[in-house]
Amino acid sequence: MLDHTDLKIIQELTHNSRMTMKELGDKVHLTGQAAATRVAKLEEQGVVEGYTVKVNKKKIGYAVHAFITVMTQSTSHHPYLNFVETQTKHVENHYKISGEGCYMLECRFVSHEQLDQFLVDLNRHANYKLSIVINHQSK
Amino acid sequence: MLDHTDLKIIQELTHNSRMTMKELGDKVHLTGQAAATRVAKLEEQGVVEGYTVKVNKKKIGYAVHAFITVMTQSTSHHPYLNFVETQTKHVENHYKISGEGCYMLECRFVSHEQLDQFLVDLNRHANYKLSIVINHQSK
DNA sequence: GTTTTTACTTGATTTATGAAAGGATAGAAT
DNA sequence: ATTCTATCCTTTCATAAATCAAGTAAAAAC
Repeated sequence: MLDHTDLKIIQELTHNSRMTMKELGDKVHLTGQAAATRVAKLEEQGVVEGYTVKVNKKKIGYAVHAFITVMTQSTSHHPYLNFVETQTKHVENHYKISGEGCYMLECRFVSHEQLDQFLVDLNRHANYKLSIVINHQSK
Repeated sequence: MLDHTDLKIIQELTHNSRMTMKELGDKVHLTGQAAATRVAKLEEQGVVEGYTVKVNKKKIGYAVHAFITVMTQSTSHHPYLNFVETQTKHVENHYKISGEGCYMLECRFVSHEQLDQFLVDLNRHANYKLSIVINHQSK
């Protein structure tokens, strides 16, 4: 289904999704047209879900990066889930997890004050453990 | 420094970083050239750090997604940090955190067996708590 | 062994990009 | 008020890339 060339294409686009199909073709030893056809196929298959940009969040004012492990005490998760729905401004990722806690939130905030307010609001629906990111490296 | 148009540009590129500068210009009411100039400036400023692709990891064989909170018992973190360096294949993100634990790893594995082996290796340097992702939604 | 499918290339046309030049606007100095 | 300057934008045009339509070749199906 996916051959070596497809994986190479994914790898190249991961490093720079704005490269031209001609450039991509050169990297994987295909013409630009052939590369474009492969990419279109990867999109159809749902392997490639979209293209995005890596933004330096600090530089756009979001200095605080936090992971919040959520322990819902009530039998129904709905109040909590509804709350999360209202917080799209801060919630970057929402994971349902096994292990300690039921959910984990990856969030961004302008300030600790904003984080504090979020935690106050969150605590009306669930208990939590907070981990603030001091430093980060991605591969 | 960053005006409303810049933020709109970042938003648009976040949703689709492969759109042409002409399209982007249309979205933010500029010519393609003006949009391209702004994007170039955002790159120079380090606000835009790069362009990447959203890949469905399951479809390329990485079925297991886990967060691992790491508690290093030894006074020196170096053995652990050196270990992490060797695991770039699995470690997608490495966070230094405050809160419970010293570090948090976001990892991908083909199988639970592979995860198990990773944990065995990790445990030679540090203790950990495991959270496996059951479901995920990003904004 | 022929047909069909798949993956690629080539060539022509449309479209986007990048560079250079010019125009509008706002703020500061005179 | 006027001029200077800087910034940001648009327009124009040459170049490069993307797209579309055939056409080819090799592998797979029958």
